[in-house]
Amino acid sequence: MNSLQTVEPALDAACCAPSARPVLSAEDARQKALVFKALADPNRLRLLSIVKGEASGESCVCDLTEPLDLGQPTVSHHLKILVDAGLLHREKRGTWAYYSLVPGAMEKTAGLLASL
Amino acid sequence: MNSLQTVEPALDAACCAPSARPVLSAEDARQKALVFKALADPNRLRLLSIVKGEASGESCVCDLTEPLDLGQPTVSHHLKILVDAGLLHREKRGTWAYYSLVPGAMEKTAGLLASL
DNA sequence: CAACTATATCGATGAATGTCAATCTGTGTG
DNA sequence: CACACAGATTGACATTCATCGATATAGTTG
Repeated sequence: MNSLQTVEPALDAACCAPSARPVLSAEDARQKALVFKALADPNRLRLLSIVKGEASGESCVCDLTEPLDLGQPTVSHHLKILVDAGLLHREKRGTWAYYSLVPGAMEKTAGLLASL
Repeated sequence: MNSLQTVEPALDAACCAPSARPVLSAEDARQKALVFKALADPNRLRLLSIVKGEASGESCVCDLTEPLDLGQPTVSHHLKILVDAGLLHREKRGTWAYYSLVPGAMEKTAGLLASL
């Protein structure tokens, strides 16, 4: 990080104006990136798609494992990531675990893009 | 493959209905995940934020390296990923390279979430 | 209580990724 | 032409991540 030259450009014009503007803070960026990280996997997108497409609004793991052609532990792992990201809600009823979209989560995520 | 069991549990129904629904295809998912992958890094979010906040609508690399406290090759690498994802536009003028938001790219990305 | 089933967790492994130092490629300037 | 500078590319390295097999946990059935 100390590889900056001490000599000034000495050119007639700087390449552009200084950015003395409120930029996304490192912490904000880290937080927002977590949500996009959760979306940055094809299988997780498909999981969301299946849950969203379910008429009842929820799906159990047994319904999510087959169409993705993934092992059950892997699907469980992806679901945990989506829950941690605040995109999915998990409710256990009896032996089964039901996953549903968190209301407004998608819209909120879309809003993150607009508020960068 | 074992969609139905020979023994019906005492519960009201099987864990859930079969998902005979048009689910996001593997290829579609892979494609959409690429954009979110580009957004899944805090420093890339900050780069977008800086470019977006620039009054002129564009920033050069020299303006992007310092606020992120990253080396120049690293910033260049991140910018390439954002360009490849269709989020940023690159234009070289003289010695400098100027990056600007691709018009409508953010809105289009937000739309991806709604159309899962 | 014992067997079974659905789901979660753990440990390992190979692949992808972020970062940097060094180098290469243009482009402007003496 | 020779040099300096902006930016891209390359290679290496450490970290993260997706996946799987094995196992643990919890609820259900007999």
